Amino acid sequence: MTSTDQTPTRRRRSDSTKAAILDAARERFIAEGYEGATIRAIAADAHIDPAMVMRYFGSKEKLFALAASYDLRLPDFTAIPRDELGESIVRHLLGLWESDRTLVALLRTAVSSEEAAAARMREIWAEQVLAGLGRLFGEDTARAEKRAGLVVTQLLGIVLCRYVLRLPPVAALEPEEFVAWMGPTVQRYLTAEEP
Amino acid sequence: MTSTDQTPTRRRRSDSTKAAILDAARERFIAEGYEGATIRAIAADAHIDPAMVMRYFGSKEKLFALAASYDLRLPDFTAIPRDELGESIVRHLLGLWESDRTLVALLRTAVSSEEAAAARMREIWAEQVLAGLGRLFGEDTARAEKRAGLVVTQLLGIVLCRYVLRLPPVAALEPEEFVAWMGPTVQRYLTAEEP
DNA sequence: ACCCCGGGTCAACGGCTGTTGACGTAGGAT
DNA sequence: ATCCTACGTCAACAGCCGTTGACCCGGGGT
Repeated sequence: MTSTDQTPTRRRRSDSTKAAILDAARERFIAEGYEGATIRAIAADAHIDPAMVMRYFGSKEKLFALAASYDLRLPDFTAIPRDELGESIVRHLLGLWESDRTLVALLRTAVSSEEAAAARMREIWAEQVLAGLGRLFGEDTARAEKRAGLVVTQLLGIVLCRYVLRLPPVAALEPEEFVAWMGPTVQRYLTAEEP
Repeated sequence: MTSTDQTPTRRRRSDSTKAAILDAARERFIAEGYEGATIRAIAADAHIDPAMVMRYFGSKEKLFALAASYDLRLPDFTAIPRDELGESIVRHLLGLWESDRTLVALLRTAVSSEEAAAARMREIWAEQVLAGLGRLFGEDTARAEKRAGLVVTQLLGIVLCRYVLRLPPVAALEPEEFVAWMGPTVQRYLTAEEP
């Protein structure tokens, strides 16, 4: 019971190092995916020894789990006029992705068949997207699932083509162009009758 | 000038081995991506020595280039009624992807930041999709590029969610459901006026 | 003053990778 | 029957990787 233990969230000297490692890890995972990003490279970026990464995070997988935690911060859809849902969602997410590329890291890793990352990806879209959209459809969860699935194909298609593959015509679009084009698509997937 | 040289395409004894290697390579690349698929594993699948892979294909990259060569076999769009373009394209590609997962291998590799594969991916969509759609827009290549880009976000989004991430609601859809839902989307991206 | 402990470094391990060159060996042409 | 060529194997290389344990140092508690 020393004085340093008075508060369990006492700032430690190592906190800044930990943060530096996490920052470097995010960048590397984004740029090179899970397998491509090496602990040695991450440690070099953070100007410390690779062994420190292991000391603080235990393993590469645990480091990734912390670096790739992700919150879509979806708004409350029930507060949005029903006929503006599509535009709102596209605008919100595009704004998020333009400044925060964590989702790109997650996608890269999920696609290179790291099963843990693929499962995490499914979690995000199940828990956050489905949970967010669920309210819109009341009891009809089957319908909510299908509609959420349709929406996700368009949204992840954007992430893939714009941020990962960097297809020139897609990378050149202005954010508001996505809103104008994909907003109606998302709107239709959410609110149209079954075809 | 022996009798075996009478024809330059003479079948060699090694042809079946080469084919076995290519088959195994395709499967491994599809299942595990470029970096995840090892030459040793591919060779084991083909029941031969890893050195044979090098002898016949020179390097892992060249093997991948051959295994991942891909032809979308797009139909002639000018022969399709203009208001059925979206449905035709979606139906055609979905039929292709349901039976041939080569594109999935390519996507996996492109996403795990193997620059050669990403470039090949851009080539496919530039040369095949753009070339196919180009005729529809006459001289207006800028417009053709943008429209092709929009279409690709939806189509690759399907590939990603259904075959790579295997999001349950998307994997559960029937092919004709994609046609019914995404057909109009593609149709709009191709033929709608600028928003 | 001493001691102790957390932050940090260093070298090494075992395992995996793509790639190589030397070494057999079977099978068709002569 | 012989010879040559193409098919195939084997062992090893050099270079990465994640991970580990021994070691060093400096600053705060007693």
